Amino acid sequence: MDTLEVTDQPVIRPSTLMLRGLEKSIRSRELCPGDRLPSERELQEQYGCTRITIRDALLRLAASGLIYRQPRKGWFVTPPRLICNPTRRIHFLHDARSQGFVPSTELISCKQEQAEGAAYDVLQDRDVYNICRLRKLNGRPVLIENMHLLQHSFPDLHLQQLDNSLTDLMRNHYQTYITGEEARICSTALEDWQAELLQVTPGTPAIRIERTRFDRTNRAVEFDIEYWLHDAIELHVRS
Amino acid sequence: MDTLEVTDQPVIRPSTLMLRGLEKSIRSRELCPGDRLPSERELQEQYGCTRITIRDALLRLAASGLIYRQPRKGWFVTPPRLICNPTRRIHFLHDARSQGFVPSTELISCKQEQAEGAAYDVLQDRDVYNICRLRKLNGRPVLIENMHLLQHSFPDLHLQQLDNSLTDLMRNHYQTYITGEEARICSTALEDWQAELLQVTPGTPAIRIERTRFDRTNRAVEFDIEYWLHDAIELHVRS
DNA sequence: TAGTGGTCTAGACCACGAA
DNA sequence: TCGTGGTCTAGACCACTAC
Repeated sequence: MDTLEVTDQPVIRPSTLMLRGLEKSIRSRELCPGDRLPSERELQEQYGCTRITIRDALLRLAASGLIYRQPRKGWFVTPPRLICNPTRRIHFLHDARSQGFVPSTELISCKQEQAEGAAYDVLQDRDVYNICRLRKLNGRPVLIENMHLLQHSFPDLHLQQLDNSLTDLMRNHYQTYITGEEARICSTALEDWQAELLQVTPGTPAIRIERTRFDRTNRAVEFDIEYWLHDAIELHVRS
Repeated sequence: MDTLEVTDQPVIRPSTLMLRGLEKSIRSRELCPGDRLPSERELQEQYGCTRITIRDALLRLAASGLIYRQPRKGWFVTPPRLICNPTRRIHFLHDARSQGFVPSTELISCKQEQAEGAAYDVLQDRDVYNICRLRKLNGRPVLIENMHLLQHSFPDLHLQQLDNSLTDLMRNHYQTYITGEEARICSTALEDWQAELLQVTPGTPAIRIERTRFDRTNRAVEFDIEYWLHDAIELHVRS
């Protein structure tokens, strides 16, 4: 309709314009990790388009890991990723500290229960502890750990201090040394209960890691399922 | 307004209803891998809500990896994932065949160029081949490979057959044996050019793998960047 | 309590794909 | 050519957060 649109320069869509604008602000450090973005309605005015368009662009930035959102609180610039090596014995606390993060752990639940499904297939024993922990970096929840440990190998585990290093506890109190591990890693999206714990929106992309850990006798003594915020982790593997 | 809404049973939102419905159809194999979902407008009528609501739910199913979309073609049920082990020497063709896929490779480009950025930092040599390949499983593009190889180590590489196993070529023609590898894995979203090659929408979640590969003298001879559709791969790691 | 994000309605026009 | 998905407008009401 408008003669301007007949020129063959590609039309830049409002969402693209906004994407580029915010991306630039973040990469130039005008907006720093942890900063809150302007509200959706402010962005709406700033870029002259509707909220749906704004949200499309924000969701795309979030998919790339540049920003994330907390439900009903707003959109924030993503902090740097924690670098993990799944082939080494994992040490969340150690890795986090050595990379300049302040880690913390919250015990969500510890139950004695009957193993089912994959946990039973792997452990070959029904009597397990099911421990659920939430781990944070600089106060931001980034990881849900759901661990299944053999009651036989770790008696009275529920009486121990569970919001610290479990690897240390296994070694020092139970004289159990993990000498082998298998990890299965894939991409997924968070269910409601996971999203709630991690303080993000259901459907947020996540990395799921399923681990089986073996003791010196090569027996599977632990089976874990972890959910990481997809923008909070980078895996390093050597061979 | 309506007295029914005053009851304290939780209100099930239209998007949730649709999510559950489609999820069930897929898990029960009513819809099989590769099948196309009904059009957005059909779903709109079926669930009695607007297209935006429908698309919200579809996007969430796609984030979980259950479905994916091809631009302007529709939404499809995701095929099973390819299981890869990044610590073994990678063999896309071998892994794919042994898991019942029909793999194929398309050479996108092969350029002699000057290495920059990360590629130069790693290889410590400007003269490289930059090879870009697209790899498919059962005809579905799942992986973009962007490989940087030292011209010094692989003279006349551009004259070779590049749409087959490069590992074989390196070993048989150049007598170069890869004996070590580092991989850095993270989650991201696809840019426009990547999305176009992979025949998906820009912004689709992806797994990015950066590899450095070493020869017997422990020299970095290859530096790759790979983009996988996030729903097409599962990584297995042992230690 | 004011403003935020979460969710939704009811449309519209366009470019592209399949036929 | 017709129907599809891609993108967008212009609102609305709600639950929750921050103050």
